[in-house]
Amino acid sequence: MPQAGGYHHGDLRAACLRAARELLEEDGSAALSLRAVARRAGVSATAPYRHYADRDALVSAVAAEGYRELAQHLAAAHPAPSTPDDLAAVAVVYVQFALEHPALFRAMFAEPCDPTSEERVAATAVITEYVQSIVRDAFPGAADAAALSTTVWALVHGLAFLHLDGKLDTSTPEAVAAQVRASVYALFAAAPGLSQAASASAG
Amino acid sequence: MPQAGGYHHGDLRAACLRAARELLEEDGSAALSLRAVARRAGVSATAPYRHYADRDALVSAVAAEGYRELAQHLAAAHPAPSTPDDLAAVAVVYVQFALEHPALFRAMFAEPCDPTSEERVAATAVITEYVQSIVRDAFPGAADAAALSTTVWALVHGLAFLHLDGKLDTSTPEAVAAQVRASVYALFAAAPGLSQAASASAG
DNA sequence: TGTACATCAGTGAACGCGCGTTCACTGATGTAC
DNA sequence: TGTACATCAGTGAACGCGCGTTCACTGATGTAC
Repeated sequence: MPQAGGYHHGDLRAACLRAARELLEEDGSAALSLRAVARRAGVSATAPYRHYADRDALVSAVAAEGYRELAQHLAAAHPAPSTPDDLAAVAVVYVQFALEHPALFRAMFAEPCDPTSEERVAATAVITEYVQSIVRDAFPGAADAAALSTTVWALVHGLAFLHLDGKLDTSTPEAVAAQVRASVYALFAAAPGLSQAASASAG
Repeated sequence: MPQAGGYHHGDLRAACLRAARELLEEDGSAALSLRAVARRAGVSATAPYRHYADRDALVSAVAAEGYRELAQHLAAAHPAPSTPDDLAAVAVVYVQFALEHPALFRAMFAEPCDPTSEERVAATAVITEYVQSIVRDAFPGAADAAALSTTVWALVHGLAFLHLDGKLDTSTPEAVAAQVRASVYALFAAAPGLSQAASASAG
């Protein structure tokens, strides 16, 4: 039984993940390569194959970690948002996460990747459910909560990607946050039973 | 002076663009390579360098063509949308375009690419202005038309990418269209002066 | 009209690169007696 | 406790690949006289 720290290297599996994250953080437009990860982890090019079946498996693991981290950030912003301000704050965190970890965010979403990876699917489900729970709490009168959840997610996700891809003003974090808040309020004002709250809060 | 048809090959510049488009259409997850484009165009690996400075220049040209095509599709759906139904129809076309040309759409947006390419910038501006003109016509009472334009674009763009990346139900075109319409109506209902129209049209 | 010349689109060999993946191996760790 | 053995994480050489890009070239096209 390996003690904490593992056999030779000391948990190379985790070290690969860490190395991959470092590479993604350092070069926002990097395509993750197994060899680069091994190099960064200080290990031979083939060592990672002891822990990941192939390149895709590594990328999926990194993406799954990204989903978990994003979920933590969102939950930290507000565990159970129920007002326009709460929701806007969570949305701002979502977009900020994308801008602070562009390569990771792309790996999570844009990477054309094996969609059958259980780890990926499970991690995505966490995000989906979190968004749905927000919408259920914040829009209790919504006719179709599922469709509205998707609307909220798409709006915030679209803002994230348009900022990420340089189509919108990202000169200052404040400018980004202001646009995100304005967008969320525009949507929120339409929700049955909450338009008054939205108006009062936004005005 | 070259007559129409060019010198040897017959407008290799255009042939490269066509070849690139074909490759993108055939393999939705393809990374465009100069050599593959040359191969497809039936020409030596280095011939494209007579017409494109480097790989980035080709990709930018393809992306720009994609923007122009997208703009045409949107305009064809409705030259001057002014009702919720009009706007929803345009949004559906946007998302459909992404799903029908996934690799092209990624090249247009997700590709980490030289943002100083004049052709790209100009082509993006066309989209931006089209969206803004829609919003000005459809939300005449909006306090901040620019921010609202961004909201609309982000919502539709987010729907496109979430569908593209397999996070939403894309089993049938109807399912996709229904979600897009529902999202647009949710946003539209909040617009000053148009909520009645939206309710009447959606109900 | 015919010939000599200039242009320049496309060729093909070659470069060096990093990649994913295989394979037989080695050597440290853990285990059975 | 000590020794023989099994396990298996990590090694290093090697494979074949496609890539972007360079370079000197060739040969078809267009032009000047």
